[in-house]
Amino acid sequence: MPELPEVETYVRYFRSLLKGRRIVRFVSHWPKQIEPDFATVERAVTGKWVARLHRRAKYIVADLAETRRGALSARSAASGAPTGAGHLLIHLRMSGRLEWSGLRPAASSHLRAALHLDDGHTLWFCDARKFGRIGFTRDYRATLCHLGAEPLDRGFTADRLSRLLRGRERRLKPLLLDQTLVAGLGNIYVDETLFQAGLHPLTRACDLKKAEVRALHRAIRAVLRKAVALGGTSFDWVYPGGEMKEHLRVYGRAGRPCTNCGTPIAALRVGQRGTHVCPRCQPL
DNA sequence: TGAATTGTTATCGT
DNA sequence: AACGATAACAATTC
Repeated sequence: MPELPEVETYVRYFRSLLKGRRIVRFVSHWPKQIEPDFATVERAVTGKWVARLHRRAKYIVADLAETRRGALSARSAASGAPTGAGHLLIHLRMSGRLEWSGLRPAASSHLRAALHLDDGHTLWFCDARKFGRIGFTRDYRATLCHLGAEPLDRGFTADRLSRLLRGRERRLKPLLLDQTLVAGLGNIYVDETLFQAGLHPLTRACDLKKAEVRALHRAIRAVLRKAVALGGTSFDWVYPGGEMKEHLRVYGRAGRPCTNCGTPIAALRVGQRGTHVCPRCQPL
């Protein structure tokens, strides 16, 4: 369940290791995960340099350059401008994981793909459920244009959120999970955000008062920032690091007392998703 | 053994 | 037409 904070943690960790490196070989053990197909991606990335590693929503984006010079130039490092050699995209979906170099991950770690680099190091892509995706695109902005607002960007203001909610009859939970509106939240951080904002997941978006929209906006940013600062939420065999698990208030705490009022946390299903709520702090 | 788990996309109904 | 709800899908773990 890597969501925005976990993906951001990976990007920060791997950025300095990958930047300026040349990809000498690309291997896939499960080609169905490669988009549009293995041969295309292999041809597109082999021999290219990594100019920049960044994140858009839950996607990891590696800007590629044709030359070492291109990878190190200020132009390709500048935010935005797509480099001539296109972009490698990685989405971890449910159970994707990245590991760095050292020994080849054990068979039990579900190794699915590898990016071998010119300095002898390797980026390993592991994924138990094989839902993760690795892709190549000429222009990542076009490929990811369906994604909505980046919640930690400066441009994501309470006004912007208010406009997104205006006239929406949808419940808050499915709405916040919709990546075309706000991009990066998943099941864990939506539940945590709604608790922090004191809002019930079944509340209709259009029913929010101004102050509630502001509270929701503040909660989205506070929860995500805290999770990023703590390196994300560790999740048994899926995501190793991260201290955020010790700070979750509702997710995975069904039946245990609310840290705020002592009422047992309730578990319900909203839009086929496991949902956690404090019935007292988040009244409907 | 089968229920639970996820983000994304396609499809159906209003 | 736009929106919302729902199902299907990828595959594995416990």
